[in-house]
Amino acid sequence: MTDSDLLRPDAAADTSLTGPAADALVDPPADPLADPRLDAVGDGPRPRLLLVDGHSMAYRAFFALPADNFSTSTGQVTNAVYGFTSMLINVLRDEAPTHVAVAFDVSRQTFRAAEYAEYKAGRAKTPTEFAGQVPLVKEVLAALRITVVEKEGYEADDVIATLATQARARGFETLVSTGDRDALQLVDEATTVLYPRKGVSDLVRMTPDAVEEKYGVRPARYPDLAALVGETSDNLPGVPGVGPKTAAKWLATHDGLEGVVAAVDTISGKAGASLREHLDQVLRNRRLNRLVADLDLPVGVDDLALVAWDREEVHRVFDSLEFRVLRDRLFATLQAAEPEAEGGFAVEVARPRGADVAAWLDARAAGRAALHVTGRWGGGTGEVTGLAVAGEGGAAWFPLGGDDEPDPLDDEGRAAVAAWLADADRPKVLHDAKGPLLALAGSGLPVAGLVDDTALAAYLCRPDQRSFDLADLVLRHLHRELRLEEPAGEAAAPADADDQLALDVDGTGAATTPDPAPAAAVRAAAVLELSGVLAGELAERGGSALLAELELPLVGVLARMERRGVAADRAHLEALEEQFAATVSEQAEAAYAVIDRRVNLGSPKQLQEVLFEQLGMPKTKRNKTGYTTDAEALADLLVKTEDTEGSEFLVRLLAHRDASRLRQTVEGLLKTVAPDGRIHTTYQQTIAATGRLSSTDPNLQNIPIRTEEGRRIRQAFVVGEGYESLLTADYSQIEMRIMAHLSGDEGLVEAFRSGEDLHSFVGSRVFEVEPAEVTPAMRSKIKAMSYGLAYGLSAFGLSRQLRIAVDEARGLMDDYFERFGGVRDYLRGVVDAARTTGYTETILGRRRYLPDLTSDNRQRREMAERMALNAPIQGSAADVIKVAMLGVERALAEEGLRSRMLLQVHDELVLEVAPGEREVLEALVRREMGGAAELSVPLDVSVGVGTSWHEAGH
DNA sequence: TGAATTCTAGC
DNA sequence: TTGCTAGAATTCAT
Repeated sequence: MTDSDLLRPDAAADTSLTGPAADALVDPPADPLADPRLDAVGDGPRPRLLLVDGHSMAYRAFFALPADNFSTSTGQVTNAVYGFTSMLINVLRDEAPTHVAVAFDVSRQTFRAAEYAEYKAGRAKTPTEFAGQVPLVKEVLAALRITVVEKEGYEADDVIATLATQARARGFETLVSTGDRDALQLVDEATTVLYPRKGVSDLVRMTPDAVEEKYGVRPARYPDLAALVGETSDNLPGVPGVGPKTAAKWLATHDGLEGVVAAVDTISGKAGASLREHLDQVLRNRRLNRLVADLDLPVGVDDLALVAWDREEVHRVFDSLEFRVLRDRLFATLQAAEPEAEGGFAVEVARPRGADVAAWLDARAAGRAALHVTGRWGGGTGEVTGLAVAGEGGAAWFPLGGDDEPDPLDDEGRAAVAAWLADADRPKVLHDAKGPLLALAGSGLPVAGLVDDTALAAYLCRPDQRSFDLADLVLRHLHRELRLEEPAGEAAAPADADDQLALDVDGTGAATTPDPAPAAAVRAAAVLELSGVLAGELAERGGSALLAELELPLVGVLARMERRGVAADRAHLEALEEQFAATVSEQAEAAYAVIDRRVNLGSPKQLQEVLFEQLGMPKTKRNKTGYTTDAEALADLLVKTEDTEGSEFLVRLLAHRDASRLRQTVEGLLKTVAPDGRIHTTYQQTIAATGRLSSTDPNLQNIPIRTEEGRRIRQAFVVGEGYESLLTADYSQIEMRIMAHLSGDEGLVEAFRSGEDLHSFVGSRVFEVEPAEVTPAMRSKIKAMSYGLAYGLSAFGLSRQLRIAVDEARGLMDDYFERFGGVRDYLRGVVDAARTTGYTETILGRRRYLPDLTSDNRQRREMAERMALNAPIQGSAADVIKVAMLGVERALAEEGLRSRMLLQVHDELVLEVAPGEREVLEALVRREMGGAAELSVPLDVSVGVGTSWHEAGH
């Protein structure tokens, strides 16, 4: 039997098509024999095509999800739509396809039924509740602008086979999501079937190897196997007495079904006789299960590229289906993959001078106005070169640079700008305001009336995003590009990309462009528009108050802290650098002496060579490039190599590491001491997904404290001139207190109310002894566990950290949870709730979206679960100290104190105490920090004072 | 030159 | 196989 013997129907029936490709000019289907090297798409990342069998997947969902739980208030059953949509979102997220199509069966009148009247006959009639949902699935797809392809007389699988074949020739990687096993014949190196294991959320990747492992044949042979064995769901009976094992064996022995047929008379036994008896049936099965891969479709794979979906339509459809959680998940997971700019900004830039400046600002920027500042900033200061203002009435550019400005703003104009900037009743919007505010202040132009910051708004909407670059946000939320749109009438200029380069859209100003005004004005206009859109999105996410009352006021507080900086003892730092450097070379020489050669002790690669080859030490834990040489592993090795040459090397190596780390830190600090003798860090307000701040240039949130040597670095942070001392105030065990509050666990709450040492109290409960009898070993176990719980620590992790057996660690956890069941219930509940809503929330309603909670990938899912455990705790602690910072800053001003806040280190504030204010300041700080939140446990604050950060520590 | 990797400091 | 960061050094691809 050859291919030509197999029945092939006429491909002339109607086709139908919806979605963006319906409008596309359609090329004839690509010739599957064309040379893929000539035809493949570009040099870019390899395109990925996702093909979904809509009917099959929705049908699976229909039976997987209980209809009772999925119906709208109007009684429409939605379980199939829900399951299908959920599956689609997950696959779009996890596989990130560039092209997508969903194929549907049109009816049962297929060429297969024409050949074999009983085809799929055994099936129960399609339930009406399911049939009614197919149009809804198509509505969802239309809103997402995903192409739907159908072909009269054929099944979805034939459409998929045709598109997959084209895609293969075009160099695509293809994923086929279907519950129909016939599709397995399409699997090859470039084509993977995602086959539902159970329901529709658990998809198995059927690669060539996976198919072979499961069925014993390569994918191309799968239909041969199915023809022999039969396919119940299609009502295609196989050879009685022949199962997959026998069939696979035959196919292997005779090189496929053709060979089996040719050798049919030689096959012995009962099964052989059965085969001979049912040979016609097998051949018919084989004709029917062959997918048609050369249908004439109105779309080619290139027409299936993902496009930006119709936001309003998505909202309308999801609203009508009452899919709140799914919609959130959709936006949370796929916003990043939602591009397609439709244009730029048509901005005309006014350049008023003299009295016209005030007039322009009054007329055009009386209401909400956006600012884009050009200039330099950082290290707590800066200076501006220019300012673009965009109001409802248009945009203007004010050059504010110094002498090199060709057409500077006159004094009268500058005064008008200054007055407008300082007027709190003129509402202003900036993107990432802190730096620009410092620059304006540095140029003598203080700003009041900041009512929105688009970077902060976007951060609160989706705190997990890596960057809040204005151009990205404009693309994502406004579907526009950050460029000047030439007015339609002046279309004389060709739309040449090079022309746009001259506009300096990066907004840094002078260097690349003679006129910074248009780019700055475009940015200001974009910020103004973005502000409105993000306000809506943030309100939907319940974050408006968080922005207005916490993050936005904090911008000014942080700017002032950065401007103040903290005084540094340069001489002390220099002395430390010298000492640490001496230790570094000393230890390095000693290490070289042991191994009799010089290596780079800072190179993990060379260290591995020394440790595991030259010195023959036992292998440590693996990492990507070999075996780890981290401090923990080296400490292990030290124990194992006691009193050998190797142990001497290890000791030297560890000492060298410590010293060079300290030297590095000191060097970094020295480089950042400003001319005023102070170190001005920069706080990042939109980096940490939990809501914490971070600190850069330099990072003052990781200054050593744990070791004696390290603490000497803290002696270099000193009280500045005109002040009496430094005061540090920190929350003790704030995360555990928040856990007590959030969980409401009676035991833990009591622990904090009792005033007893937390870990001893908890330890006495867990080990069932008096608090006084809790040994240091017991206490440290409890401490590790308590903190680990808030991070999602496993019994395995606990055992590793405490160097105890896994069973012992598990027992410890069981005992803990038995005594503190509220904690366990809370931790479970928080993950469940996050899975339902799609996000976690802090005590102030700060959300973190965790779409991976429903990922099919176990590693990603479990990671998301640990994030869900930790985010409310770490994030609430961040909320609390931010409230405290606002309170402290406000109270200092209200009470007219000269003392000032300098640093924040997550649960600690460092202040500079003005002469005579120590006591009143301490009271103020305790009051503001202690009262920053009303929890069911007290917020304990400990305070220390000294002339250096080290001395003030406690 | 830049990305990826490893290691370590803090909370 | 415990969360959130910043940053330096090395290595390797470009």
